[in-house]
Amino acid sequence: MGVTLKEVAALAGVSRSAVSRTFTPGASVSAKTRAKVEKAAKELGYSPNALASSLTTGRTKLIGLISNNFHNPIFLEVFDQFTRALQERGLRPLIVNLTDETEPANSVRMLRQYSVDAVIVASSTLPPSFAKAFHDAGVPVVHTFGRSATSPEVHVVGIDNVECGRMAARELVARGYASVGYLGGPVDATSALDRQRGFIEEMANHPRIPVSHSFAGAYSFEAGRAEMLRLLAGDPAQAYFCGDDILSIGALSALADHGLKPGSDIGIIGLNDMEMSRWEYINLTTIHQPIKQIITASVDLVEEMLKTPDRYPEARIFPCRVIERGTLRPHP
Amino acid sequence: MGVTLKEVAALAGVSRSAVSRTFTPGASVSAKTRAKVEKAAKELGYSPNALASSLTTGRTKLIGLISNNFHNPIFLEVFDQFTRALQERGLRPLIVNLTDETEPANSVRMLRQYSVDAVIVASSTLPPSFAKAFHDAGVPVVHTFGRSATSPEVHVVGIDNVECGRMAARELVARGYASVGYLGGPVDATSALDRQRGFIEEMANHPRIPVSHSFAGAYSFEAGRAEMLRLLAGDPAQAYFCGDDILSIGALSALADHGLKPGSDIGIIGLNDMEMSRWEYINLTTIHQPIKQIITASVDLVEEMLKTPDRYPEARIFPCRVIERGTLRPHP
DNA sequence: AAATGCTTTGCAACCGATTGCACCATTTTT
DNA sequence: AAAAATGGTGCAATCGGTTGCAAAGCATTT
Repeated sequence: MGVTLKEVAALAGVSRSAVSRTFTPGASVSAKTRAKVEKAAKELGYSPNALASSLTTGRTKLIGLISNNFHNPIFLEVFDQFTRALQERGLRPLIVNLTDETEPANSVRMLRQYSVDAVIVASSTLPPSFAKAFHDAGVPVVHTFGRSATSPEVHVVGIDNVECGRMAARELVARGYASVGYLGGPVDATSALDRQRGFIEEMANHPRIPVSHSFAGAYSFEAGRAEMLRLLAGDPAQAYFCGDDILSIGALSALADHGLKPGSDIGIIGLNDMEMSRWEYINLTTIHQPIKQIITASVDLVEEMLKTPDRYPEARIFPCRVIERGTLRPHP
Repeated sequence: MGVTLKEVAALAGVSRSAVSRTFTPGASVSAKTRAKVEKAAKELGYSPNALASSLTTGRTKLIGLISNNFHNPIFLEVFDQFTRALQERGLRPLIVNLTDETEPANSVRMLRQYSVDAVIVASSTLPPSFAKAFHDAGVPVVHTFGRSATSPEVHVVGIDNVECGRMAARELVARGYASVGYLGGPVDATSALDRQRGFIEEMANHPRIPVSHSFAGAYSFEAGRAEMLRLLAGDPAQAYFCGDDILSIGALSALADHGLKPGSDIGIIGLNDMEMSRWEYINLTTIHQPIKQIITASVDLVEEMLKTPDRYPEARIFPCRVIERGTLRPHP
């Protein structure tokens, strides 16, 4: 099927080593042989087989990209950024869709079969142990959108979810809501728990304001909508911190069912600031998470780990900020 | 780093061939040696290196998945389905993000370096020549969401876009709109042109109804919104066939700016029926494209091509149907 | 002109697997 | 009991590259 090194060597009248070196940056080849080889290669349409060379070099430039959230539109932005950032650096993403699997063993085995150079776990719902399984298997790993404190063995890039919880609480208090609620993502997701914790911490400073908590089954429109419908059937709070934009949008849809106007009747603040949140229909007040910076930092970290596999693990945490739109009443 | 076949062979006290055969389905190994090998393999945590074996077998089980639309939420559904369908069959997707590139040469070279077994081009905007470049390079290719007629060398899976154009026109006429328009995707996208063609064909049967045409710059919310704003600034038609749901949603947002109620003031019909179109905010009347079936068929076809590379190319076309929601006035 | 040092080149082993072939040990057939 | 068929095993070559090493080429120095 493909043209091989041997054929190029034969045509150019040099040894296979010479051809190999021509395509290896930094190897020692004279200008003369390089010219001969390049001519022959062009003539035959040769390009080196990355997989074969990986056998000896131990590098495939394949990066495992693992995620389990294919229902949150923010992840389309995430995939876009990741695939571009990786290919700009000459790395290739090998996607693993973890939708109905939480056991790392399978993914580890699979990605080791393909000798990926590193793995990016892009999920705020997988436990730290998931990423750690790759570390333990000797595969460099970055947990993007992960929790920073719990697993110091792996690199983490993301935001301070606890601080975001506090920020949301401060915002709701500042706008004078007399009762507030947290509507989080899956109850076993680290992000949902951390955001809740921050929310609770901050609200502890305002003991007169009642606080309620609930969790949606997933970070998805349907789950957010279902949970808000449940809340509305009881005695809802005046404003909610929804753990994520897509949950917020689901919640807004539930409000619409009840004829409630977001902002004035019930306040909603989200987290992520995805493209859709800007849409006029939605116009969601939310906490901006700097996706692009997070992803660039993740890929930077991956690249550095390729050079220094035993790099001391670190957390790269980016600050967030509130984006003012229409689903919270204005400051008094 | 990894455990190799040789080490397993040594521990089990058999030849390397025996180990290899134990992991090759259908190879001839006695129950006794198989047991010894499996015990040793388990003990060492061995799993075969897929890339090394690809050298001799010529199969990597790597499938290139190429797309250029990371701004249309429907593609999150598409990626979800593709990655799952592929991994269910033991194939691994290698993603190529083509956002700012239309020249196939780079992608072809890149994917050949990784010896992908086949390529799926998932795009309704890339020209047929793009997929054909892979065919010419000897790589089996399926063009999902492609145009069926123009490039008989490659397999195509998708819908009949011309027929969808006709269907939309029939629908608008049946509901008694007195002037209609087509608001298509990028003017160089095959899908946009085919849908327009069908629309024109059908409207030719109704010469009294004026028909207008325009094209958005991309299949994206912003492009749909911008184009509809432009139309509203002039003399808009009573109803539009928007070439895609995300364009429709952008258009709906433009209507909202002008205080126009979709359905009664201006009719909108989309195409795709993505998850979001069901949301109460949006409630878009649209033509359902059977994404899941299309993707399953695409992966089926890929799998068949792996067995029979010179398979006679075919087009698998799935019928679409109108989904009644709230953005067209009811039938009289 | 010989000695020295540096760059370039080819040989051959190796990366981790697969596989055609020959050989051997069992069964089965006669 | 001998002959034939069968199934299992290991040897060694191979896939498409890379790389340590030694020899060769060349220019510079003395």
